Amino acid sequence: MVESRAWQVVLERIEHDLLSGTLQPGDHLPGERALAADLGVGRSSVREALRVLEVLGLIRTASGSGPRSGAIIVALPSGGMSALMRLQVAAQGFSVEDIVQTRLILETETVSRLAENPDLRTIHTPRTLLGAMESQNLSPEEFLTLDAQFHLSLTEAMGNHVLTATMAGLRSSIEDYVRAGLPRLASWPATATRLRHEHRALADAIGAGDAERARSVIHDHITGYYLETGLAEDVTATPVPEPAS
Amino acid sequence: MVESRAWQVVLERIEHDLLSGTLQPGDHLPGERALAADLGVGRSSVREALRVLEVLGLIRTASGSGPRSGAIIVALPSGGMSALMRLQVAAQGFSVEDIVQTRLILETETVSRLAENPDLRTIHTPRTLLGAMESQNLSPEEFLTLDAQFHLSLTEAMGNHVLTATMAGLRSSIEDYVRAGLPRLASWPATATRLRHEHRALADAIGAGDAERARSVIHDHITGYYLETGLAEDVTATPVPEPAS
DNA sequence: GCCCCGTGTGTGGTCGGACCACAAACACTA
DNA sequence: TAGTGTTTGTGGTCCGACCACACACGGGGC
Repeated sequence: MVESRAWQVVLERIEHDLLSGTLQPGDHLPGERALAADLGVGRSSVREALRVLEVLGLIRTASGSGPRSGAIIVALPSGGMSALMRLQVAAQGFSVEDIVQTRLILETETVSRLAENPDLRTIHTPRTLLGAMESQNLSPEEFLTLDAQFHLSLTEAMGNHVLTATMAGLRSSIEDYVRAGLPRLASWPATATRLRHEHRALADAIGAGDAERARSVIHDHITGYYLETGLAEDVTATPVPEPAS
Repeated sequence: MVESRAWQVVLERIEHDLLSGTLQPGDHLPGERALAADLGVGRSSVREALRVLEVLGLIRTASGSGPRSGAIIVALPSGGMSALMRLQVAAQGFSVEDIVQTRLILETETVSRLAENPDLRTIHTPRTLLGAMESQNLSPEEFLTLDAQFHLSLTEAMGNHVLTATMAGLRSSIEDYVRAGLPRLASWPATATRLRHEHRALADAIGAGDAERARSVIHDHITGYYLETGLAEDVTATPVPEPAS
C-alpha cells in the first residue's frame, strides 16, 4: 500500500469514483459508517477525508434524514479557493504583492477579452452594480462590497469557472487588508469618486469594444488603490501589449 | 457562537493566531490533545481541522517525538492548489477547457513579462531542461515530465508564489488528460520535434527581449497540443455566456 | 572518560463505541 | 381525512484505547 494514511485511502477512493463516473455531481456519498466499513477504515478517518472535501468545496453535508441529508457532490470551487488563499496569506505563504499582481494579470486579460468579444459585451450585472454604487450615502464598507461584486461579475461574464473561482479567492484573501487600508486614505469621498469614475470608464471601454483602453483603465484602477494605501507596491510592471491573436 | 461546528472553531483559532503573529512559519502547533483541551473540543475535531490545513499545504505533520515531530507551519501552497484543482476537475466543477484557457492567460503574460524585464531573462533552469529534452531516447512520459518542469520553471522565474502555485495546480489538474491524449497524436516523434522547436523559440524570444514573439510562441505552443489531441477546443475564443436568469 | 544501546515517554495515527440534535418517513390517533 | 407523535437513520462530537514511531535519557561496556 502506497498510502499508509487511512484518510488518504478514502480521498483516493472518492476521487477515483469521481473520475470513473461512479460518482456524479448531485449524487449522495455513501454514509460515513458505510464508507468506513467498505474501505476497512475507522469512521474518524472517513470524517477527516470528508472534512477536506467539504472545505475544498466538493461536497455539502447536512445531518438529519431524507434526500437533503448526507454528503452530496456539489462542485463549488470558489469556497475552497478562498479558504486556501486566505490561509496561505495568513501563513505568509502568499504575499499581498503577489496576490495583487496575479489579480492584475487575470483581470487585465479578462476585461480585454470582454471588450474584444462582441458576444460578451452585454455586461448587465456589472452595469447594475455600477448604478448601486452611485448612491452617495454608502458606507465605505458597503461601497467596497459592491466594488468586489462589480469586479467579480466582470470575471463571471467570461464564463470560465476556473477564472471565477481564482478571482474570488484572490479577492477574499486580501479582503481584510483592503478594509485595513481604508483609514490610510487621505479622503474617502475623493477616493470613492475616483473609483466610481474608473468603474464607469471601464464599463464604457468594454461596451465600446476598446480593449486597449479597458486594459489601461483596469491597470490604473487596481494599482491605484494599493499604491494609495501602501498595501502593495511594485505591483505594476512593464506596460502590457496587445495579445497576439 | 456563529460557528457551531467544532472543527471550524479550531480552524479559526489557528487562522487568528497566524494573523496576529502568535503563530509563525516554522513554529510548532500545540499538540492535538493540548489544542483540544484549550478550545474545549474533542481531539477528533482538532484532527479534522489539522487534516484540512495539511491538505491545504499549511502544515506538515510527523509522528514520533522531538523537534521534527508534531504539526509545523510550512506554507507550501502548490500542494493544496493541486489537490483542489485536481478534485474540482474530477467533480466536473472545472472543465478542461477552462483550465487550459486560464493557463494560457497566465503563461502568456508570464513569458511576456520575462521577456520585457531584463532582470528576469537569466532563465537558467528552463535552459537546462531544454537541453535534457533534446535527448532522443526519451519516452513520451519522460518528455512530458520535462515539459511540465520547463513550463513551471518559467513561471517560477517570475518570483510570484501565487502564480507558481496556481500554475502548478492547473498543470497537475489536467496531467492525466495530457497523458491520455498521447495515443491520439498522429506521430509522437513529429510532435516531440515540434515541441522542442517551440520551446527553443520561446527561450530565444525571452532571451532576446521580444515579448510579442514570446506571446505568440507560447500561445501556439499551448493551443497546439490540445487542438492536436482534441482535449480542448475554443481555448482562444471566449466561451458563450449563459443567458441571464 | 567516552560510546553504545535499551528503555522511557510523548507524539501523531487509527479505531471503536457512545451519545446528541436533527429531519424525514412512518404509524397511529382523533 | 387531517393532524400528530414515534421511529429511524443521518451527520456532529466526544471519549478512551491502542499502535508505531522518534527522540531523550540513562545505564552498562570499553
